[in-house]
Amino acid sequence: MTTRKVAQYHQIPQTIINSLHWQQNSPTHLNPPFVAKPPSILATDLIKSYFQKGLVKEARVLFDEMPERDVVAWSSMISGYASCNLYRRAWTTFCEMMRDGVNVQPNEFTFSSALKACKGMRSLSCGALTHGLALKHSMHGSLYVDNALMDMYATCCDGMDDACLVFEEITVKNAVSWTTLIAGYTHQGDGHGGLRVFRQMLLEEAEPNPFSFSIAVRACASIGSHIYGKQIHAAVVKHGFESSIPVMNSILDMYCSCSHLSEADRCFHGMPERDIITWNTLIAGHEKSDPCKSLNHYSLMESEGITPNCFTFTSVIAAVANMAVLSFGEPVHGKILRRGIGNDLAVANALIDMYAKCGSIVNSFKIFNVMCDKNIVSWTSMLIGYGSHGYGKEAVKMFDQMLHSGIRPDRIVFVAVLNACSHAGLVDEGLRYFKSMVSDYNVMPDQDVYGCVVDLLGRAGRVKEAYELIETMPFMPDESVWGAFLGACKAHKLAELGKLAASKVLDLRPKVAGTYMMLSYIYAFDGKWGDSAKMRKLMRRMVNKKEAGRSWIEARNQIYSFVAGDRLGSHVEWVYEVVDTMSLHMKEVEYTTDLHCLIHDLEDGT
DNA sequence: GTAGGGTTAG
Repeated sequence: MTTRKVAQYHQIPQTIINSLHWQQNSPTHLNPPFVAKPPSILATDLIKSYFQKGLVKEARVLFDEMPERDVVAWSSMISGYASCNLYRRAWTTFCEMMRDGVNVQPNEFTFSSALKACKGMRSLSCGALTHGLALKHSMHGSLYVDNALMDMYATCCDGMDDACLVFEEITVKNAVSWTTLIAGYTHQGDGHGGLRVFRQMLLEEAEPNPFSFSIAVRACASIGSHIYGKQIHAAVVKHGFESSIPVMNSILDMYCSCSHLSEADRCFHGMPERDIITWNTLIAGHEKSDPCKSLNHYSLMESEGITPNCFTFTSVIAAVANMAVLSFGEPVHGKILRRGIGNDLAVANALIDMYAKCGSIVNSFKIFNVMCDKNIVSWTSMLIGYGSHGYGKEAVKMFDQMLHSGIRPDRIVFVAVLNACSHAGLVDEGLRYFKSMVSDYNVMPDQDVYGCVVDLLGRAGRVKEAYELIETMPFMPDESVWGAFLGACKAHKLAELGKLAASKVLDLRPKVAGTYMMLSYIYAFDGKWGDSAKMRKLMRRMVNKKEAGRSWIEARNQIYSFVAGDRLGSHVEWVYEVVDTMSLHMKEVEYTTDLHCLIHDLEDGT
């Protein structure tokens, strides 16, 4: 396609097309402003607008047709590719310029754009090479280049040492320099480091702006510090940045991730302006701890005419999964398909999980099977689904398929497959995976992995081996490991070991009602009814009425929510109806109830 | 005519 055709196709004004005759200088028949601009400048203008519209090919055609390309044209191409996330093409264009652009000297714009490409590629070697070239072209002292260098080192290196070296050498730092350093620490998971730099920024009387506040609040969220977050919120108000939506979104997220949901709600209602990220932050923030509210916020968002995007749907689907309310999830799935975003990786992964948690593993597999791109999360979601449905053999098969597809398993995948083996009684397979994770994949087991293996052995009755494993662990077992062991002791009625496990759990995590419940069962089957009752009394003291476990069922297209002992509301009849159906089903499959707890419940009068 | 840092999902 020629420049003329490209321009005509995109309805570029005829005046611009005429002036793009490379050999023709300042056509006299045209009126300003077009006559004033030489063709190469007009072409650069066009290149920029093509990239802004995502018309990458058109930009390249135009660039290739330019008889002479100056440094601005080259830099526009490099930054254009980088702004469209085409970092490798940005980098090859930079290399092409350094190699072929004989008479073109790179400038600050060129190097900062090239460094952005290196950052996007996460390539330290390209970044360091660009650093060397920048020094060779006397770029030291350019704040733009130095800030881009810091950003590149912060993103491409494990530590922050090189970014700090560049930062120290900047004589006059600006807000971007400070913000880049804070962001570097925070994105590497060192929120305390980020806050240290933010404090230093204030001490050195550098003027913080909305960018620095957003990332400082993000640092608070990453370390779960509501105290620091609130202080920075106050500073935001003092500086008059409450009108900045990104800053307020950051604060909203901080309150959610620090579990201060009522404060988050207050913050949300106080926002005069909101964008899609505001809504998404609120929905995602409630998804785990209060999924019902998360869905309410989503309904409110829709009623206000805001169009949900992939982020929204991922959180909504996760909330549906947490509540297992398929009646809410299915229409949302329909909406996703109608919007044509069912192929989005995160959305599809969330759908796999949702159907699995709602009991429809067949639908999980259908989604998994048609996915064009799968990542490790897709495989893990499917493995967790199979595991929770008791399909251990399918999980094992799927794990092997995952290996064949070239995905390297991580710790979470091993937890998923070990869990699946545990629930399906595939002890030897599970132990084989446990051994191979270190020897074949160099993945070190953590508390969760040990917890799974203890559970695997414990469920199968190999309690002695489980105890030996705990004793030989390379680190102190946590409450999840002892908790798994306690479960095994309860299941196999091993009173003495069970008491030991419970005391360990209570040492590590006191005031957990469930542990007292376990101990109560253990004392009951040990014949120590007095101790058993004592544990129940202790347990009741532990239960905070406000945090009572809430259950819900779907019956006749309605969701009914209730807590233990709930006798209020007309819907309670439905609950009993469902419980009766379940009891009938349990009888049909010959499930035997553990009578110890039932007898004790009757004696206890509860 | 070209360049920078911040907020949401898994």
